[in-house]
Amino acid sequence: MADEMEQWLSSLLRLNDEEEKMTDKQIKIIQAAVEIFAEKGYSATSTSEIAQKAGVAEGTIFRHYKTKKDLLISIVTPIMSKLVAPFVLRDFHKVLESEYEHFEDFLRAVMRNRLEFGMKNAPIIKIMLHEIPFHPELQSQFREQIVPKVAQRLERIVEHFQANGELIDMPPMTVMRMGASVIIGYILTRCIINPENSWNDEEEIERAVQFIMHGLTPVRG
Amino acid sequence: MADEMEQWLSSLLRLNDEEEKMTDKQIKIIQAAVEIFAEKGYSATSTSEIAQKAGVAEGTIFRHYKTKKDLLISIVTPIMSKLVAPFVLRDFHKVLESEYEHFEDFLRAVMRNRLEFGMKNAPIIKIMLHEIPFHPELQSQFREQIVPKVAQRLERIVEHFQANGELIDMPPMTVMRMGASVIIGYILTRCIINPENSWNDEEEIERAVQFIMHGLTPVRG
Amino acid sequence: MADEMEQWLSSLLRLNDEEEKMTDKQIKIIQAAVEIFAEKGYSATSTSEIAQKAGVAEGTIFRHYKTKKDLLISIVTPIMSKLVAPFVLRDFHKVLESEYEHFEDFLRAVMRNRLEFGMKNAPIIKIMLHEIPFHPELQSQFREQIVPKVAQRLERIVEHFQANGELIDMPPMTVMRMGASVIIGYILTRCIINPENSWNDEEEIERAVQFIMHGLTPVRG
Amino acid sequence: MADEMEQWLSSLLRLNDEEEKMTDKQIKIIQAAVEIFAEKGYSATSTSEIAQKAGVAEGTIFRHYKTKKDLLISIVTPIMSKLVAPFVLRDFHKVLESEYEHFEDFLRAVMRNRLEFGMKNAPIIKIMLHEIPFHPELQSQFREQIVPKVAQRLERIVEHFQANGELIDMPPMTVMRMGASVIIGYILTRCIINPENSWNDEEEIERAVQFIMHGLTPVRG
DNA sequence: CATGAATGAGGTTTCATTCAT
DNA sequence: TATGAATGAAACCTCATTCAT
Repeated sequence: MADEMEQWLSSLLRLNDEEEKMTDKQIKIIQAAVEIFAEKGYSATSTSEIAQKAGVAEGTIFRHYKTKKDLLISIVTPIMSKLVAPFVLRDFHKVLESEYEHFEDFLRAVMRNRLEFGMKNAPIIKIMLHEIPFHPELQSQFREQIVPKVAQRLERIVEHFQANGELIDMPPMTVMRMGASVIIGYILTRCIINPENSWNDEEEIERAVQFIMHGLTPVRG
Repeated sequence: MADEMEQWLSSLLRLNDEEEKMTDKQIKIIQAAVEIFAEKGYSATSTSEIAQKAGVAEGTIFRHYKTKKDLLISIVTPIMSKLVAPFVLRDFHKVLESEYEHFEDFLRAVMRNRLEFGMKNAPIIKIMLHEIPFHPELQSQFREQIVPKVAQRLERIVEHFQANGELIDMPPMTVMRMGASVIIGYILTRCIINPENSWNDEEEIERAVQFIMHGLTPVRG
Repeated sequence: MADEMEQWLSSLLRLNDEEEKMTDKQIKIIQAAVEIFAEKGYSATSTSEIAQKAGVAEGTIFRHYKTKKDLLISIVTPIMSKLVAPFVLRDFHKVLESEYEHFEDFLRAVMRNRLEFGMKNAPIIKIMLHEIPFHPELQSQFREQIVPKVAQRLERIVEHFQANGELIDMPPMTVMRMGASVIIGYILTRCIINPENSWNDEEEIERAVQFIMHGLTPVRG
Repeated sequence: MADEMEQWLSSLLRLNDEEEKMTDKQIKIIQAAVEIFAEKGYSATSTSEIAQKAGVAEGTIFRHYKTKKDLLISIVTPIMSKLVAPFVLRDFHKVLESEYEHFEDFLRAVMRNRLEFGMKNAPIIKIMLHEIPFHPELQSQFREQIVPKVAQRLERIVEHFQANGELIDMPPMTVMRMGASVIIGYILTRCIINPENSWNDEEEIERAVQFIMHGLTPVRG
């Protein structure tokens, strides 16, 4: 179990598997940092605390990460990529056309997939959400590398289904924002704000999809 | 302008106007703290920085607020109350029945009102969102004082309009969550995430209301 | 009771009654200071604490005593005088000759008298003992004003009773030190170190006197 | 000389010699702290002053002692043990019976031994005397760990020599208190109150012993 | 590569003292 | 005279970072 976790973490933190392996201590450092950053916030976490929880000497942290902020960036940067990975596939366009006949199907697929991702990565996502606004490096990375790519892809999808007649005729940005609000609203509530609730995910996903499609007004015969 | 700001801030920070006035220096301290907390986060802000920006001696801060955390709480607590004030009016039920014939009207009113509130209080709301997860005092206040009151009120409204036949038959909690996602999603994007955009608020509100009512599917004749 | 205390305190703190009266607030300040200095030590006591306990504003303390150390000196100086007052009476010599036929009588009188004094002034004496070593002003006052006067008087008494044949032939300084050790040892134990014990003072005084006279060896027929 | 001092200090501060060595800096910190605490009192001493005199960074103090009070306790605790060590030997009873035929011999041995100890440790003893009353941790340690052990031992000795007929029949506690007053009175005067005097220790010890045995009354043929 | 003692800048907080009211 | 808000120096302590081992 712990092994699996380590493998997964280490895979998460490298963008492609060609890159150099993390040492055992590095993994422990990252695990400890993620846990404490998520609990207390980056600024309120001391490197000595991380070292202690990781079971390494304080100096060891700085052998692997030049500064404390470096450590943060090493944690947040990969999650940003993974967060939007499904929308950045090179052959995304084809996938879409072949795989999702209806917008509903696409919505369902996205919600399921990103919910699973959210549940696996809740602490790191929490860190990301809290720290992006306070660190220009992260902000610019987010605004310049992540947002445009995703926006572009989603815009095409929306336009595709608008041309289709399946989606309402409205600025794609607005359509995206409203759809995203519902999806993100659920995932954050589910994974970060209220994870201790007992959730029936399939049901909630279905309702969200129906809501996005038809709103809150009862469907008339 | 500055005067107006001071008046408004001082009114915001007292729950009822009978309470004693804040001194001039106190207001400056709060203003400075709000600004820097919003910019860098509570933990990354030093009291000396606040003192400098407020134009007071560092000791003066601690004459008015026993600790730095006290200062944070003095800022965040009142905003939580004001944030949900419209839902906690004693005669809310009547207001609802008499004022909003349709759910749409209610949505529009809420969005306009809370958007205005968000634009006035963006920095404090940003602070609140960032710090609630890290401060048990704030968390418990939020979960115990704020959430239940609002949830109760909204639940009644939803049930009212469900009985009415205007709203879909679905667990009120879920209905609320989805509606709230759209509204909050817009307000946060508008006021905090992307305030520098040029927004056509009336148009966006109208679209959001329509989305909440009918979803993204084109309305059929 | 409180009134009596005030009167007594105010009388203690003036060397002669011709001097100006203390105001009501001054008395409260001194009372509070004595209490807290005795409990926590001079350095560890803050003027704000004193002000609070005295029920006056912080500024008021500094209206009456230029500095915190001034306040300490105003408390300790008079007690030093009073502590040795019995040995500094102008007509002490006569008193001695007429009043105490035997050294024993003198010992008993001194012990009773200074014990009573110690019980009345325990907190101030404690302050004096703790602070004299750390404040040159107090030290010099003690070494120059107090010690020589008392030493001189006691020396004469010892010499008087040595001439008498009642006291052993030994350097008067040494005789004094040993006698004083026993008396002071009892009074400090009784009043400051272990006041909560139940003590039978008359008995202990008698034993101490007998010890000073005859030591610990059983008296032989 | 300095080396010897260091060795001795480091031996004093460990209760048993198996425990880990103090670092060079730690010793310097303790030495500096002892010196300044003795001169100005604990509360009036700043950690920066200690650091400066010790020739280390202020932070270094806090790497070795979590708080300033920790540093005090690390200084005072061992001296309390050493102070009473001679009375807490496991085979003390035998030692007594075999070594000291008469009470006088015991007195002389104790006075010599503890005087030597007092001269070596004057500053630390001064600190101990001043700080015990103000620090509950020290107080309880003293009252619970130190006092009872010594009292018990001394009581037995007194009873032993009372049974012997060498000592007067009086409550052992009182006998002890009076004897101790004389011994402690001398040692404190000699080592702390008036060390700059030129003292003839052997003579004074002899006189004190004679005083304790026979009091101040001339011995009659 | 790993360690952890050492650093010194900077953090929050306290405090004696001043001064306008 | 009495007040208490304001001060700023200095208190204790933490921290990210370095470097000799």
